[in-house]
Amino acid sequence: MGETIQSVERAAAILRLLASGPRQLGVAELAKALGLPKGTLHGILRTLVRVGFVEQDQATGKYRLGATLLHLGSSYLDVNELRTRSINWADALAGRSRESAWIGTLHEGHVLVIHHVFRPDDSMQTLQVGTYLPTHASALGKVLLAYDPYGEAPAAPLRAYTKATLTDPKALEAELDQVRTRGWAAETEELTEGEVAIAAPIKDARGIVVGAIGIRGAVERLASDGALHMEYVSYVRDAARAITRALAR
Amino acid sequence: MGETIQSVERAAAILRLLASGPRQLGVAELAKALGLPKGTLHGILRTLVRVGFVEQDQATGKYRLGATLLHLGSSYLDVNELRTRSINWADALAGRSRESAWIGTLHEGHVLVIHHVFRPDDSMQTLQVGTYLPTHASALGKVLLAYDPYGEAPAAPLRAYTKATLTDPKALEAELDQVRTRGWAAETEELTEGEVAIAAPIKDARGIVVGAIGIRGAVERLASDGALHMEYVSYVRDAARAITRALAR
DNA sequence: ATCACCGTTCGGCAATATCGAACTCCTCTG
DNA sequence: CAGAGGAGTTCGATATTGCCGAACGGTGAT
Repeated sequence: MGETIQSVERAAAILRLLASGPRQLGVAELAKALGLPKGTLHGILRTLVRVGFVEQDQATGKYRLGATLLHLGSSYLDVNELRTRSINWADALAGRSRESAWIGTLHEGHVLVIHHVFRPDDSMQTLQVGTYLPTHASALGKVLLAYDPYGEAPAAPLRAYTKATLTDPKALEAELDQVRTRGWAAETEELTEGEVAIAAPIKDARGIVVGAIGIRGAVERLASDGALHMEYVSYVRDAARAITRALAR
Repeated sequence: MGETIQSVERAAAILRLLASGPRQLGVAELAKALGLPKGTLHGILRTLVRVGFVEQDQATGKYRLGATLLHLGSSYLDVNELRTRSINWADALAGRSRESAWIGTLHEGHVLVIHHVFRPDDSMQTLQVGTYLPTHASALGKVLLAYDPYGEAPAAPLRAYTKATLTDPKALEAELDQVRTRGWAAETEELTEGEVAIAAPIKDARGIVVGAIGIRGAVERLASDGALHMEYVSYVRDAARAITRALAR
């Protein structure tokens, strides 16, 4: 691939910086972070404000992400084929398992959540579409890593979210081997205390894994006697197979 | 405000075009739409692909929006103060009214949905965060128009979504007058047959309307005897006032 | 009152993005 | 089966374009 356009790449870097934290950033902060003159950044920011990708705080003059990006992001969901074709199955999975259902795909070393169905009869949950999950500490992530055609290992060191998080790369590799032989992944309290997740791979027409679907819920319900309840695993695998079939056509 | 950077503005125009429809677009199509040479567009597209804002279809070579935008969009939600401060109140409103709750803000002539709580005990709904509603045919939109500090009228002609949609600018202006005097807006089957909505304004510390909150549900429940049930109106107005108070601090 | 730092402006320089023609595939057609 | 047409891509000359750094005006803390 050839050259890229400098100013566009810089604009993207600004947006990623603004998205990386909840704080608003000023011109000077951005200039220091990117190693560019203030004047240069101001010109790009002025343009980003004009197109609505960035908003400027009237009081402080600092910059934050703009509303247009929210709309563009939701447009991405409309275009995304995996999501469009699997929404119905995720609903069915959530209904059958009575747990929240999730669909994710690998993106820049994280699991990007592209669909999320709330657990039935429990509406007070926050929506997670568009957020990242860690690959090494989520069932979706383990599936995506295990079947990743490029086989890129997650960046060490592996962060420990709970005491149960797999932080040893060798332990993770052994886990991924198991995922590959079983055809599904589990995660028990490795991301959040008290929560368990199960996931299985979704393949496209060529047989390549393009995403994963799974459920997540309280350990008391999904693994009450210390071991996973296998009927949930079959729910998840059924849903994954159904979506895979739908994508094959 | 001074000059803008050409290439960044063009990149934004490309993204908006790609978001405007579910179809993937080719270099030639974009070139015709924007009136630019193919080579120029290709350079910008190559950069947008590199930063993940755009993805290219392997088979056809056409372009579509990329996953990074989804993540940026969800980051916007974290930053947005109106949303952060009003999520709890929206949950409460949905719980009390037993209808779906919505929060929207004015953006480029549309109502941008920044929060959406599903109706309790009915999880099979699609999430609308990030989508646009028409200003003249939604309760949220009427509120936002009525209190818009710039007072920009919606672009004529007003599209008719149902037989009840207000398409006459004068009728809409009369409606907005009523909204201003009552302090809340209603919309009965003007957007979707069988659905009714109620909304009230949210003000910031300076007293300027920055958003609207409301509910939406079946006409049988919200207006069973032909007239709106006023207890729902008070639920909505209570929530709006509570958020306004929260923003004042 | 002073200072430090903020976002913003401005003009000269040259690096930079633009443009249009040429190229390679691919697909549809006669 | 040959050809035409259209797709996405490449490339190098051109001058337009955006970059830079210093200077400006405001704000808030010391």
